Amino acid sequence: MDTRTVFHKSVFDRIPEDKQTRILTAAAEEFAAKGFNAANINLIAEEADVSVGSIYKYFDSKSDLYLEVMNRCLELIEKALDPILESDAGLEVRIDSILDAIFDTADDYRLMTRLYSRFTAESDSELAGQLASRMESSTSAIYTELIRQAMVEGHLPSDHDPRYDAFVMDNIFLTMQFSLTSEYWQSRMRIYLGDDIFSRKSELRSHIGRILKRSLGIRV
Amino acid sequence: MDTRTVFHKSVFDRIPEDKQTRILTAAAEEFAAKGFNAANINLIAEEADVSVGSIYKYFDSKSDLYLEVMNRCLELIEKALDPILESDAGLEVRIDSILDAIFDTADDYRLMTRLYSRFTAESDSELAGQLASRMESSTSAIYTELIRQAMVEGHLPSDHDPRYDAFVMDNIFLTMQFSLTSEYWQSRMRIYLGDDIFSRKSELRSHIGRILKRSLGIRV
Amino acid sequence: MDTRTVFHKSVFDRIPEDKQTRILTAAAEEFAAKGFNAANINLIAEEADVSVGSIYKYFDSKSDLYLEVMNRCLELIEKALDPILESDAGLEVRIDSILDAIFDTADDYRLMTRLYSRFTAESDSELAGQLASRMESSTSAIYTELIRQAMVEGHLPSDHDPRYDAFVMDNIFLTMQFSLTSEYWQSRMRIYLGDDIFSRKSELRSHIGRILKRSLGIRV
Amino acid sequence: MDTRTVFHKSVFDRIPEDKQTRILTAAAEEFAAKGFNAANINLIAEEADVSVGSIYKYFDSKSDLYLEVMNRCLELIEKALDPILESDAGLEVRIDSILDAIFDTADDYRLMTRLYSRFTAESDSELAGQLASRMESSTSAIYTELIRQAMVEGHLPSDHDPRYDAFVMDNIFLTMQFSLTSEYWQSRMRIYLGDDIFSRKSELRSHIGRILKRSLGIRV
DNA sequence: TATGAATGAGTGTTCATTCAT
DNA sequence: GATGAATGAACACTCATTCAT
Repeated sequence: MDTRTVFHKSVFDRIPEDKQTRILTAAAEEFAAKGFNAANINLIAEEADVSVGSIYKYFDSKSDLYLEVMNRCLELIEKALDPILESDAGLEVRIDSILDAIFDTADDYRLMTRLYSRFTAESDSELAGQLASRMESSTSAIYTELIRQAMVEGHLPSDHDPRYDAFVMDNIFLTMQFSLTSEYWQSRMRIYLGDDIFSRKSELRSHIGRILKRSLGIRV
Repeated sequence: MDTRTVFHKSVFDRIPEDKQTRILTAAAEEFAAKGFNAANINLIAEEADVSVGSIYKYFDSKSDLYLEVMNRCLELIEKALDPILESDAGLEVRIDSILDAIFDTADDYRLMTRLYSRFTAESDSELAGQLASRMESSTSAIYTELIRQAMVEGHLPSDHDPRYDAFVMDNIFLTMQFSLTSEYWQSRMRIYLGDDIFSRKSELRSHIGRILKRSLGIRV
Repeated sequence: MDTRTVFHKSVFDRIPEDKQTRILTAAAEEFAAKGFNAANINLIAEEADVSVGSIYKYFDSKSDLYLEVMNRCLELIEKALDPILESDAGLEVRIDSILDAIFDTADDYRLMTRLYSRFTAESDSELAGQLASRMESSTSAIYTELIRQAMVEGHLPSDHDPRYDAFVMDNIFLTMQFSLTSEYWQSRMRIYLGDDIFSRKSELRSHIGRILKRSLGIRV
Repeated sequence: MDTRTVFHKSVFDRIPEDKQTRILTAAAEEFAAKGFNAANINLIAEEADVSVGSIYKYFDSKSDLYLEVMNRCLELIEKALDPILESDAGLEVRIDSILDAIFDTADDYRLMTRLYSRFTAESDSELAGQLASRMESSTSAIYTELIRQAMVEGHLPSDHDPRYDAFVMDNIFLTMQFSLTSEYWQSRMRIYLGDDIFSRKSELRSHIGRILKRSLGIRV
């Protein structure tokens, strides 16, 4: 299994940043809209106002372009979580911050979330393994540690295995991200919570926060 | 939007059940493995030991074959949930039953879950709106009603909005199903819970059950 | 080159006439509508309420069915001309009769004319030769003889070569038949004679008659 | 109804003229030989020594390739008639010129005439309405005007409706074109005028000219 | 004899990738 | 380095023909 974290050829680093961005954005949009298989490299090139030939000068294959896009997507997601994960606030505060981030950035990160959502479903052995661990390793460790500390500090019952709590917590975060941005998940949420749920986001946010905390054993 | 629930031509009903099964299974496998776009009808035919021409005698198009497969997939999922949803047991018992079902049938339903998982990511195409609401309407109503009754009967705090509880509960069910069967979700779970998590399923099951109940406000 | 004039197998003669008719009519309609290549044998069978298998019991191939249809089509056209050609009326009267026939039967013979019109354009060496001579031999001989007699009897200038007169006369007949029934020829006639020409058929008929006679040197 | 007169993508204009010609000629030959439906794009590509992919880079579809071919065919036909139609010679001279053109160019225009002949029979498909009126409008107007003037100037009897004369005249032109080039029409002409008619073209030409003029009421 | 399900070669079209300029 | 025209294998779908019942 390939463990590269850079999927472009060295030339790519030497072209104007503006051009890099155009290519990666066009690719992200195409992959998010159609998935890996149905995405069309020629359209990506056109959209980015770049020749197909160039794309293949920068990336060895469609797969590599995809992996590069996913990689950047992850970096962005991580960057968004960074300040929260690195703060020294307590568990509850941090949960609130993460939820706020999920709700506040839903629009900006729509593209990334869709990419990610597709990826979770599409990833087959060939492509998936290369990114999977990378995607979750850091957050899993941090969430788990966060909860462990809260336990140690007596904010949580001490008989939990923090890994499970962290896992379910991330599951809830993930499903919320998807539900705010990805087509199918959106309509699923509408069925549960009403067609107007997207105009009642703060209500949604506070309910989710409360349930989440309850699931951790925090008195709410 | 089309509201058919049968997507095959009438000839299909008249061929040996064995052949029906071969076709639908081959199709389910191909769609689950590659998604709608990349799936190859000619391969499906070959795998099912049937001519391409026949497939097109039974189904008008690739889309129809896909919809038929998804439809059967849903029917199976619904059928598996039915006894539990229609029992008159209490909330806790039923949650346990559902979790048991998810864990026990994971192997048998692997194919279906993968199909479903892919569907949640692909469904933004015109294709799939046809099945989306069908998929969730019944369970959402039942879960919500289940929780409402438990509230009325005093097993749950009475200040919840049962719709949110039902929504998060289903999110947790869903992520567990995916985590037990779908490539990316599996490796994600391994990261959180250890590489050997699949040999500690009963531990996993009981932890999830406990967290789930806590999230509903049930004392555990 | 094949010179058969019967293109069906002997079984075909032994089935009910009603069934024969259904098959030949369905075939004629399909061939007229789509041409030889695009016509679909399975649709013909369906339309005729007969199994495909049966069609192939009666005819060796699509080509043979087509040739049979064309053959019958010719027989009908000949039969319609017969009384006129065999009458002993003078040239002018007969020309008028033929024109009348063309105009009066246009609706009934639409199918046949369309078939014939297509045939004149589609016929390639493989199929064409088989019917071509058959199609024209009799009328050409009769038209020519008709004109020769009129010359002998002094109704026409005696310096013509009657074969050319007959040829051009038949060309005019043919283009009129096509113009009354076949899509492209219809719109071409509309361009020349006005969109309402189909509601001024008697005017059309008399003009054509006059021009035709002038072309033969008959004082009009 | 689409009123484009250009059916290729802009790339097509930028490739070597030689290649354009190879493609259009191969296409014209295939369409003329088999008609629209039976024509095979892959064969056209092979014949033109070009990849299928390229053809689809130049034309959006088989239909567009066909329409482009037909359009060029019309342009050529119009161009051939132009000098004659725009001359200021009298009616008789012009009729002779047109007949000369038909006879002299028969070989060069064989392909075009066959295309056109097929088109008259196939045009009932949705495809072709796009070209139909274009094909005849100009000549019909000109022929009619030509005859009208001859009437005004006293070369023709003044009691005709020039539209009918023009219509029949064009019918005769058309049937002659077809008879000189198109398989079925050729053998039909042989039946009328003898197997050796193609070696007596000048005789044929003069007879047709005479009959044509007689049909207009010109003393010959 | 009749049926109609089955076949599979063939066709229009797409798109990842290459390479001459 | 950049271009974009060219390639051709691959895929969805069709239909003349066969053959078991």
